[in-house]
Amino acid sequence: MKSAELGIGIEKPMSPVPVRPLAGRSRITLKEIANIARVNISTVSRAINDSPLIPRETKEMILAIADRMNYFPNSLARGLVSQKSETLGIILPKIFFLQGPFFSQVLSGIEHESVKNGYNILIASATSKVKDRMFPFNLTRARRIDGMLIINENRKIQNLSALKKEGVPFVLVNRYIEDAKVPCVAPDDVLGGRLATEHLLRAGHRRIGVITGSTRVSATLGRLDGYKEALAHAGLVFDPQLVEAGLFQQGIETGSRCAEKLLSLPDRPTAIFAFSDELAMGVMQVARNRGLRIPEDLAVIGYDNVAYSAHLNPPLTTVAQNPYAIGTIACQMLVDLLSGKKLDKTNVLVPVRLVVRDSCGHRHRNA
Amino acid sequence: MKSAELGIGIEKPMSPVPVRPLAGRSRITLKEIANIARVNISTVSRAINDSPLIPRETKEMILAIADRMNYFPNSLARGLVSQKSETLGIILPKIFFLQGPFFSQVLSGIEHESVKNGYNILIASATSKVKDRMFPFNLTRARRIDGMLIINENRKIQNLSALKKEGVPFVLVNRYIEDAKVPCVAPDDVLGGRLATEHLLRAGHRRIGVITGSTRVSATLGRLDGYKEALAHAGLVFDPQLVEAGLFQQGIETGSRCAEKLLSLPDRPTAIFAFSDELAMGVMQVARNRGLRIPEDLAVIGYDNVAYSAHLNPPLTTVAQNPYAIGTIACQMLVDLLSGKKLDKTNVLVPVRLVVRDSCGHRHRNA
DNA sequence: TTGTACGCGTTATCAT
DNA sequence: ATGATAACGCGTACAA
Repeated sequence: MKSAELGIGIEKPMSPVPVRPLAGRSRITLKEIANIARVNISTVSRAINDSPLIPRETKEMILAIADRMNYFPNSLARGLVSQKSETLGIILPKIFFLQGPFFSQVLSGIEHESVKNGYNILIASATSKVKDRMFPFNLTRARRIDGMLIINENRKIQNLSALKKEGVPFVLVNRYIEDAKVPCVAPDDVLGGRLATEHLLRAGHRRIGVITGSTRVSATLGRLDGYKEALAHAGLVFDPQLVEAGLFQQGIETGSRCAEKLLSLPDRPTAIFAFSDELAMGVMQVARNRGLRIPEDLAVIGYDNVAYSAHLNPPLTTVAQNPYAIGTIACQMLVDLLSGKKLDKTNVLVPVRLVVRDSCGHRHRNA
Repeated sequence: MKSAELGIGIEKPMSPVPVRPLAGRSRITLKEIANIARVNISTVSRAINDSPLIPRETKEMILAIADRMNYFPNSLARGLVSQKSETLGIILPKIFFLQGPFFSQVLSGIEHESVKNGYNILIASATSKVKDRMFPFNLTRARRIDGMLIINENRKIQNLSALKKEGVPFVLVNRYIEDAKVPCVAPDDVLGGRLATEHLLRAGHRRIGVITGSTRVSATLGRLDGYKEALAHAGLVFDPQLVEAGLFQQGIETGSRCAEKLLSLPDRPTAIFAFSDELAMGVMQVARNRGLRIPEDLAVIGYDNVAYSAHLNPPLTTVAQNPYAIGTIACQMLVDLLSGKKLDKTNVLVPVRLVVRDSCGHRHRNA
């Protein structure tokens, strides 16, 4: 196969380098550049990698040629040597997570931060296929990714121990775990639950209904904890009758259904804390149907601060999260991990904030 | 080749073979397996790749060891030889595209289809960095991706010729181009514009206002064409005064603003066709403020059929697109392209459908 | 300062 | 049926 080498080379010697039209996918390699520049391949490599072991002029000469030939380093070859792929994996339990504005924003943040750090992003979601039982280790084992951002909304991470054992750098996104050994970044759901509940409490409500998302996800559990905390702090006892479980994915429908139940209670709540703006929309719908005025007859508070929440009737008081920040922070953490840095903070809780509008009555000063 | 990967990967390290603790990232290679199995490395390779040149028992023996050792082929090394990376690039002009439900769904479709075909997905967006002037060719030149799905909503593709010259398989997503040489898949915006307008026409409206998105994006242009077509077909003349340009990104705000203008016209429109449901929400808000009843005093039709559109007051008549299908189709096309297949259809327009609800008056039979 | 040579993990082409 | 070995494109000690 030496003939192949010969065939590849460009014979024309240097200076005004005759650049051919680059037919199809060009396959310029270090070797070709070396041939043209009449230097050794390793010299070219040094020039490309901006090594200090090489004089400026030589470097510039080589770089000029490389430029003209439209050279690009083969990242596969590089990765084979460096044992790195310069790409981050975003691991999704199901493809479903891709939907919804929250995740979109998280992804957006990750993307932004990763290009800033010179990393590519590989999206991978678990499928139901049997051969994917190695997921997501197949990706790191195959050296496709250097580390992973694991998006997981379930309360229990199934493979956490396997994950740690694997020794691959990873950051849990959207899941908070106490264990300092597990880097994670998540929204402060407890805070959110507390903020919303306290707001209602301040408005004088004592029976506050809650419409949660799926009871398995941490968003539900965390916010519920915050709700209970606030109640306890106000000296109120938690009434299980006041909490109904909806579904984030079918916010409006399940929100309506839950609101019906809540409002049919003998001692009905005077306020409802919905764990998403969509759920809140369902509540508002039911209220409208029942002739209940918001906020006079029923206070409603949502969660997420989606674009249209300010434009509902009445404008919805809600809790704003910061999914974009979650993405950037998580990505930054992973990048640090990969570069061997010690994380100054391994478990971060991204704060949320209350957005007071009209659906809970008159505005309060300290909101 | 891939079939071999099927059997590989078992969690429990087992007895016979002396398996070391797999400290950190395991680096099991063909060579190590060969050592243990006491065969040549190429024999192992054959076993892994399910070659017919090797007896069943040898193959099984080797596969068993590989399994036990948790072997996974290094895709970098493989790619170096095969000149393929088995990954598809999703090329975004700006990170901004990641947001919004439409793109999420497209991505979701792409993801689903790609894993089905054994491809990984690399997300890459153009940044403003100077050195990114080679984007997205840096990715293919570096052999990071085998082909690309280019998401572009602008009417004019800037680098189309460069793209074709590069010789990299690609599919334009969300952009329709007549040229049969350019594979693309996009929503049928013209149809959508026509459907919506005809619906309004059938309800008796003659002055139909339009609120578009940015005038540069094909979604706007296409739907506007459809609007004009329908008008012309009905013998109506197009009145430029009736079209206002909003922004998809700030749907509600700009929708309101445009609606104000439209409704302040001396001969105000009796119906408004908004190019997104969010824009339509803005319209509804203005209508409410002005004491205009919908649909009695003003008919409103939206676009996108977002989750909450059915729950607005009144439920919004709209045009449903199929972004998920756009994703799967585009991905399938690219996969075919990569496998050398001839595409039976290079330029596909994904149909949309009218979703009739209450915001345009009584329902029509042939909608 | 620059060249030589080896290794990264695989596949493929020879032999044997 | 299996082994030896040359690519693939690059980085890098080690020489020169």
